[in-house]
Amino acid sequence: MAKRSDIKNANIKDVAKYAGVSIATVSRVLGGKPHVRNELKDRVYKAVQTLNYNPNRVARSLRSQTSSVIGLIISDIQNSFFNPVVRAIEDIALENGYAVFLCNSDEDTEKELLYLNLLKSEKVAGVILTPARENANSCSNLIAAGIPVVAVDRRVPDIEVDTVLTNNIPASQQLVNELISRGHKRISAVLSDITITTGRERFEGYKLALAEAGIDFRQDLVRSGLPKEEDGYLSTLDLLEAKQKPSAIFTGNKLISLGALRAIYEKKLKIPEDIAFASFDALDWMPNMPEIIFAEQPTYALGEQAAKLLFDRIKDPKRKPKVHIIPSTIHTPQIDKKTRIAHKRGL
Amino acid sequence: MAKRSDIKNANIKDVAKYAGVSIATVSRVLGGKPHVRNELKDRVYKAVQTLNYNPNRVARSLRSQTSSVIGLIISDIQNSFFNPVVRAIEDIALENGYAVFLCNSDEDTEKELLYLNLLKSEKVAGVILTPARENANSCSNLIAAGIPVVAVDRRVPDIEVDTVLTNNIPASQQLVNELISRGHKRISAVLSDITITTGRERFEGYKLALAEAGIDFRQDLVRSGLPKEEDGYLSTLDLLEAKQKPSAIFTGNKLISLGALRAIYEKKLKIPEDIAFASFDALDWMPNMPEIIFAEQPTYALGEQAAKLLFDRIKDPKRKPKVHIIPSTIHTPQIDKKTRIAHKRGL
DNA sequence: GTGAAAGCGCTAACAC
DNA sequence: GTGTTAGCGCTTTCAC
Repeated sequence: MAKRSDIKNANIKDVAKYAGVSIATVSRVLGGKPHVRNELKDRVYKAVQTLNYNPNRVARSLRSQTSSVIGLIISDIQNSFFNPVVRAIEDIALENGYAVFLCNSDEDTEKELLYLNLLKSEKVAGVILTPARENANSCSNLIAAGIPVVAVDRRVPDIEVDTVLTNNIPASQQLVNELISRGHKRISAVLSDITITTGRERFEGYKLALAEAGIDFRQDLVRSGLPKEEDGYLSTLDLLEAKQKPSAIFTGNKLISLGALRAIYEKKLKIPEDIAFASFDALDWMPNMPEIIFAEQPTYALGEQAAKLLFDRIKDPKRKPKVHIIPSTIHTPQIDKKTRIAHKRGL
Repeated sequence: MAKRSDIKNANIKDVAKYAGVSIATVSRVLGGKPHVRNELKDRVYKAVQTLNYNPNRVARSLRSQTSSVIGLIISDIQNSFFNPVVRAIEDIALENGYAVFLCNSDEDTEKELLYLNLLKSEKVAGVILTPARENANSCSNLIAAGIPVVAVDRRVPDIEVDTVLTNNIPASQQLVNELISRGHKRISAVLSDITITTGRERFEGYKLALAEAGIDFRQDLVRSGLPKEEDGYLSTLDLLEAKQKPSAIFTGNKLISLGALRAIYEKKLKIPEDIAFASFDALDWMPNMPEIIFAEQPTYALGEQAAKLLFDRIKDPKRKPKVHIIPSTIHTPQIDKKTRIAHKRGL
């Protein structure tokens, strides 16, 4: 009797037959619905066990029109900054019995759109994403279809959606202030494109800090590109080869920071003696690491909060969207006095 | 007419009605099946477009009993070593029109089993995983159910499955040989537990190198634990605080290497002057990085090959399982002669 | 408290 | 070539 079930997976019908009940009862028991006699419950559980029954979540989704899957679109899955974000979302999803579709938009709005449509086709219960570009509101389609969306790390333009961010503007401002307080005036910024919301906001923080310190903003000290290692490298190289080199560099993203460091190192410049360095995002620890100023984002908390907002919204779709800001921590290594004075004199 | 469809998503029935054909025709057109008049095709495409139709992949899966989703179980999603692996799998999956469930087993066999059952419930077309432990063959259940499985980075015990690995034993051997050729004899190994196949194989490579060089193997020079930063740190600290310190350390995994470096640094030891260091896995570049010997794994290729094997098997389930070995590259920085001679004398 | 039966949206076998 | 229809495995009325 159980032979066939051992090979081809048992379905609810097999379980019902084995337990001597109707499929409705099996469904009720497994769905945790009340009003089932304990005796029948036991028989169902036993049947489930002996037949090694695995409910078909696809069928359940189709019938109940509510899947237990969420989509996650990350703008660059190779950027380890996102690892704890993904991890957190995974954790919360599992707690709630949800599986996660992982999608990598690769900072490409077209790929983002492709994935959004795929997720819609898969009838996911919700989507968390780090929007690739601010000028492309690709998720309004989902929202119109009633699929909850949460933005994390970056904002979605025009429409109100649940959003989890760090305090990009103040944290950037504080980073640049740290450079200014060390006597720097020629401070470069290497950022991601301002069509990416983190790029735009961190640029704003940079400009605010300069303005408050009475330092003129100079466009020729600024470079922007994609938040990738190569772009950070090339931009920084370009800055360091200019006639008037900056005395300090502010970088707006983990990968950009890595690229910038590579350029600085190639030019045989020492941090902080030859050039000061402030990075938005912490870098993975390494021995002999130059002492750089950096903003450490609450990466796990960002993902955790995003997932919580999503599940809140799945439970209550009418809730008004919230924007959560979780502040970053600024780390400022000590700089010995000589270096600081030398800089003040030199500039 | 299209009003309702704009709000509640259009389904195949709506499209058929709008195009004035039967749902079978719509299905045929969208499924790329032959034998449909061009005129009807055009009408269907037009209806799809105006109704903003998104085929329901859940329904398709249920009906056709073949989903376009694969599962990916990673043993530690926070370990950036896996980032290119995941990226590659994502890329190949997308090329094939598949979505990817991302699961994080967290080196925990129970969580791995939970996810395997979840993936089975989701009726995925196949699973790629980095098995948590060699002593727990948790995926035989899936294979028995006819779901193709591919192992990547680590082996699955007992059963034959498609597997993609790097050349763990020879590469480890070569790393340790490099240490030996620099005059080291007291070489420690900090590895992941031997119940993890990479830990076991890299341990074997270590022992082979010692044996060939006629150096006695000593258990007290070996530490093992989970492939996590903290375990690498504690194990190394323990080694460095022993009465007889090692003159060189061989580490068996990216996170372990990071932890080991932290311990070495805390003890104010310099690489390679005070202690030599050979790491299985490359570390992310950083300025002033100590010059360490390391094996760089072909991470993207590992994922790519795993995905290709999986899709091959989905197409041809009868194919005999293959084991692909993709070799790692050994990087050996130059060591200046003085240091080398000093070591030879000192030991 | 339990069972019978409808139907989620789609594919595919079968008629014509 | 095209339409009609059964049914994938489940949840959920609706009877009893």
